[in-house]
Parts: sequence; structure tokens; C-alpha cells
Amino acid sequence: MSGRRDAPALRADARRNHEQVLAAAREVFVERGPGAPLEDVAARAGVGIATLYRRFRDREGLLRAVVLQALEDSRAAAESALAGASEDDSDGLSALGEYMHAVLDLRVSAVVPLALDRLDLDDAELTPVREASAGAVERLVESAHADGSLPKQVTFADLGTLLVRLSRPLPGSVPIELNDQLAHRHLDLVLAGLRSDPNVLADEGLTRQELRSARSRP
Amino acid sequence: MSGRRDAPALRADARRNHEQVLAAAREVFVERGPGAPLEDVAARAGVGIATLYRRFRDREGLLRAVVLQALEDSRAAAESALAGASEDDSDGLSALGEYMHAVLDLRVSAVVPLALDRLDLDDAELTPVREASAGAVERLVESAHADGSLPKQVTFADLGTLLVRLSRPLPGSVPIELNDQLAHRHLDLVLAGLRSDPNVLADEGLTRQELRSARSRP
DNA sequence: GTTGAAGTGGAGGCTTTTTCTCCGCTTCAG
DNA sequence: CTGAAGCGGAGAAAAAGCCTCCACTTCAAC
Repeated sequence: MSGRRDAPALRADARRNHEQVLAAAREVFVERGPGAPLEDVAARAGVGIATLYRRFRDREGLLRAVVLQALEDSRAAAESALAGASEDDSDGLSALGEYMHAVLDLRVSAVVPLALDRLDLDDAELTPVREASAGAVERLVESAHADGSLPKQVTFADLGTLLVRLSRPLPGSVPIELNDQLAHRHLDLVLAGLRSDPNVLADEGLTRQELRSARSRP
Repeated sequence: MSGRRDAPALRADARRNHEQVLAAAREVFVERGPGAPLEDVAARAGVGIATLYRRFRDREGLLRAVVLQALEDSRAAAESALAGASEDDSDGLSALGEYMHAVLDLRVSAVVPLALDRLDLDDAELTPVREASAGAVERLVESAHADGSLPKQVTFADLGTLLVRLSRPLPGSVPIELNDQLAHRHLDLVLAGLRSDPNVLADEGLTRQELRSARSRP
């Protein structure tokens, strides 16, 4: 559960800074792209640039840490939605919708593809975490397929890529609260469409494997 | 209909380069942001950097030209959809859908907000073109509201911002054709939802004016 | 064809931006 | 109280990007 090789135990203030930098990085990378100046990240975290570099080797190290944390957040949200669904007797699509709204707030789908783009896709540390997160979401999708609340033509890949589109902030000077409010509204629009019509789309979307292989061999 | 003050009539090759740069700029700005190196734009156009600077004063001049052209494209698409709808006896939502698919292909909604962000919003040359384009789209939306094919709660601002989200390319190395294919699929999903349920959303979206004022005073 | 005006590419000087280290000062925790 | 741990930010070094200059090429009018 700790970093690579037993961590030497951070002092309380250092640990707090570490978290603040990570949170700031997620915001800044989402707003300004994965190449945003690290000084901006430090400033947003309310911390000196040296502190950022003390905790993270370089941009790549920071990106990797951000992705790891975001994927973990996503997995937790998916599992909590799945658990919530079996307690109440709500259907699979409701659970999926809950997860998607949560992910929007976490900005997971905005930051992960952005950051992953600059990282080694086959990284040994990243791969299992990616699998775990995707697996949890896949179970959510399967359960919605199984109880008929989500049309079979709408696949994991459809929902994932759609979520990416909905997660990225609108360009231009749109205030962040308005942006988020609109994103949730747009998601509701999509979810309502999925719910009302079992034949929304004529043909079946890509599978996860198809999406991945299209990505790796462009 | 020509540029500012009667243009001195370009030679054929120069005119061709001018168009190629404009087209390349639209693509590159959409893919890499409005701050992308102009050398990349020149390279994509198959032209030297000097040629780019000979035709456009600087980045701002190029951005402005791109926006002007994109807005003009959008207006033409909206008017053609509106005209097509009255010929056939299709409803307002179909016309709107046709327009939205066309705009996706033109990448208008991706490039315009991006570029406008770096330009003077109250620019005297831009404003009338922006009005003309928005006006044509507004007529399309109104006609869909009027014949009941589009729920009243779904506003111009909703559709515009949604189109922006759908238009931006997915980050990561997603091949362009796959990206576009998915974008059209996602749009179909949204349109199907709009069509099937007159009460998709509980409350009314922002008006155009509300969106604009939220943008200008953040 | 010839000719000269129009157009072209890209090397390179200059500026701006970003990175990342170093070191004197501050804070935590035992 | 003290020393180990942590901190901020100045600034050297590097990288990225801008845009001009000029020797060369192409177009089109005659």
C-alpha cells in the first residue's frame, strides 16, 4: 500500500503537501493539458516548485502518480455503485449512471487518457491497476446488459469514450461550476435516451479489445 | 466578399497555399490546441513557415481567419439543413440532427471556442459573423421546438455545448477515423434520446444570453 | 521564349518559457 | 531544545517557438 520499497515515513506536513500537489496536478492537467508548466501545479497546490520536485522525480513521475490515484478512485466508485445496486433493488443502468456521475466529479475520465498518452502504455506498475479499474466497470456494464436496462449494442467502449467526451472541460472561459453543471445535464440526457429505447443504435459498438488494438496500432 | 480593402488578387499558387494553410490550421488547432506551433501548421499544409507568415500577420491573424471560415461553414450547413427540411416533410429534430452531424465533420464546434478564447470577443469583424451563424442555428432549434420534435427544456445552449463536447477529438492516440466514427455514434445516441422522450430533462437549460453572460463574467 | 513581378523555403538570430538544482531558512517531532 | 526533515524561490541552463531575411523558383503577360 506504500510507494516503491518501504517508504521512509513522511512527516505530517510533507504528506499533506504530497496530497495537495496530486490534487492540484489533476485539476491543472485537465484544464491545461498534460504539458502544463509544473510551476502552475505547484502554485495551485500552494507549495514551492522545489517541494513538487522533491516528491516527484519529474513530470512523468507526477503523471504516473496522478493516473494511479485516479484509477483507484474510479475502481472505488464502480464498486460502490455495484454494491449500492444490490442493496436497493435498482437496476443495472441506475448503478451505471451513478458511477458515471461520480466519475464526472472525480475528473477521472478527463485526466487518465490525457496522462496515459505521455506514459508507457505497457508499464508494469500501471497495467494491473488499469485492469482492476476496467474490470470493475465492466461488471457494472454486464449487470446492466443482463437485466435488460442497457441495450446490448451499447458497449463498454461506447460508454468509456462517451464519458471522456463529457468529462473534458469546455474550452473558452466557461466557469468551472457551469461547466460541471452542463456536463451532468448532458450525461442525464444520454442516460435518459439509453433508458427509453432498447434499440437506440442500429449496430453494436466496439469491444474493449477492439478499442485497445485500434489505439495501439494507428 | 473579398478581404479588407480590395485584395491585390493573388496568383493561383498563392491562393492554393492560402487555402491549404487555413485547412491545416483548423486540423492542427483542434488536435493540439490554439497554441500549437505554427511550424506544425505550415508543415501540415505542405508549405514553408515563411509562406504562412506571408499570408497571415501572426497567430492571431490566422486564428481569426480560421474562425471566420468555420462560422461561415456552420451557417451554410444550418441553412442547408433548414431548406432540406421544408422540401422533404421531415421534422425539425431531423433537420437539427443533420446539421449537427455536418458540424461534427467540419470540426466547427471544436475549433471555434478554442480559437475565440484567444481573440477579442467583441471584435467588430467577428461579431456579425457570429450572429449570423448563431441566428441560423437558432432558427433550426426554434423550428424543432415549434413542431414538438424537440423538448422545450432542451435549449440552444444545451445543444451548442453538447456539440462542443462531441466535436473535440479524444485524447490519446485514437486514430482520427475511429474518433470520428465514435463521435457520430455518440451523437446518434443523444438524438435518439431526445426523440424518444419529451420529458428527458426535469428543468430548462440556459438560454443563449445566460450562457454568454456566464462566460464573460467569471 | 523572355522577363520581371510575385511567390517560395528554411536557416538562424532572438525572445520567451520551462526545467530543475542549490542553499540558507523554517518547522516538526522526539 | 535540537537536529533531522522539510521548505521556498532565485537563477543557471536548456528547450521551444517566433518571425525575418534573402537567394532561389514559378507564374503569367507579352
